[in-house]
Amino acid sequence: MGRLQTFDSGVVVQAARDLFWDKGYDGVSLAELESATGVGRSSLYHAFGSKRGLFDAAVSDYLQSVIGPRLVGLRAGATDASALLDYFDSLAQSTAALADDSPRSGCLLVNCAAGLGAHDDSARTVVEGYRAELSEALRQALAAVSSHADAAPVRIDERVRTLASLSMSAMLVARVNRDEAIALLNTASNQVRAWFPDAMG
Amino acid sequence: MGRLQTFDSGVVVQAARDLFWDKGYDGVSLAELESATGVGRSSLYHAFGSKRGLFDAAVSDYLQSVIGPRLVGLRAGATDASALLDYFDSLAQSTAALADDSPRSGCLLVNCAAGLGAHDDSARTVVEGYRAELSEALRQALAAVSSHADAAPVRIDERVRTLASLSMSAMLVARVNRDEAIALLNTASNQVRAWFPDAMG
DNA sequence: AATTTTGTGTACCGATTGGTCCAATATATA
DNA sequence: TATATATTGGACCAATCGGTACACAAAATT
Repeated sequence: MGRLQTFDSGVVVQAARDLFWDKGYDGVSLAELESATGVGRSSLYHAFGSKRGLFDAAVSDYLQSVIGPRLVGLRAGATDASALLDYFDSLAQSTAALADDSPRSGCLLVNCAAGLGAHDDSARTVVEGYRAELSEALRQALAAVSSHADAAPVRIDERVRTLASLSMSAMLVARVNRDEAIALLNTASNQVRAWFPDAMG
Repeated sequence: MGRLQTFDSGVVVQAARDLFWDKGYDGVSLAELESATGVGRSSLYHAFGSKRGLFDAAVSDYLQSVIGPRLVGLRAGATDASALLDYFDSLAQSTAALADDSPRSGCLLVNCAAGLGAHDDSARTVVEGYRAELSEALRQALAAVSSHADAAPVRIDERVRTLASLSMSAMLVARVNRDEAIALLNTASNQVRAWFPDAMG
């Protein structure tokens, strides 16, 4: 009963996501959202309630369709170091492939941490959740590789922090110096190779 | 000749710097700048030309009075690993000492990288300059300690990236999870200790 | 003391912000 | 086909944005 939506919510959220990714929450205006999505604000407010509601949907989509696929290889039965190498290599590859003016450089959540993170509790929770999730995935992969070697648990935590740190700072630096971002990701790969010299896939 | 300034430009710039540090460039309004500095916008515009002019002065002050003192210990004749340990320990200490709602959490330039960095060329230049400066200072300290040991130059670059990465990501994470930020900085210290087990000051 | 020069307070500007309202439109059900 | 329901476009809103104009206040110069 009633009129039907004339737009696909999924593609609208993706367009909004790329816009927020590029310019941050405050940097995107409703006028931009209207023109980028091709949907009037009346419909946007009807479907998402507020600018923030659309942003939350964008973040949710980001987690599911960008972050999720990247981490699945780390969590799923990683048996050797190749899972870790694949993670950093594919991240480096997609960073290298981005056009100079691509709106999708860096990481939406890393940008969010520096922006909303300080004062918006719900944004902080999301960002911290992402950090914890990334760390946990790296920890699982490291634990799987280290299990049949001798690595103390405390050593694994340090290694998790080192790799998570390289991953996050690469996303941060990507907006400022793409080559250095790639170098940071390669450093992570090299570190993994140094830890597991004979466990290559 | 003429009337004198009724305010100290230095303290005004510092107040503005802390505001930008806390909320980012776009997040700070002229009304806030007026009330935080106690100076009317007429005087602010007379002295700094524009909001951006005041921001640039704030960044310049940040580099000189916050970043500068931190890096001097790395550059000045570092002869053993204690220079590196002091850098990370003091950073961890001041991070730990911050009140939960302190406006000075994280790093103004890290926040800037995620915000203005993507589209503002001059901001990007400043942020990239800071990253290069931090890396160079770390490289000097590492080179000084490594000189009388055997470390290939390529290995030093990797170590620089690891430490710079931990430093930057700690500043990033500080806005979201202070304890984890401190843990990242401690990981850097532990890494330094692992590299130079018998070179402690 | 008169004048010149500089700094400051106030009122104001057009533009833009996120958000709302409502009439018009379109569809599913009866 | 009539009606109830849901979506849409566009006009509109108060609030705020960064910035400006100008009259007034204060100090240096003559």
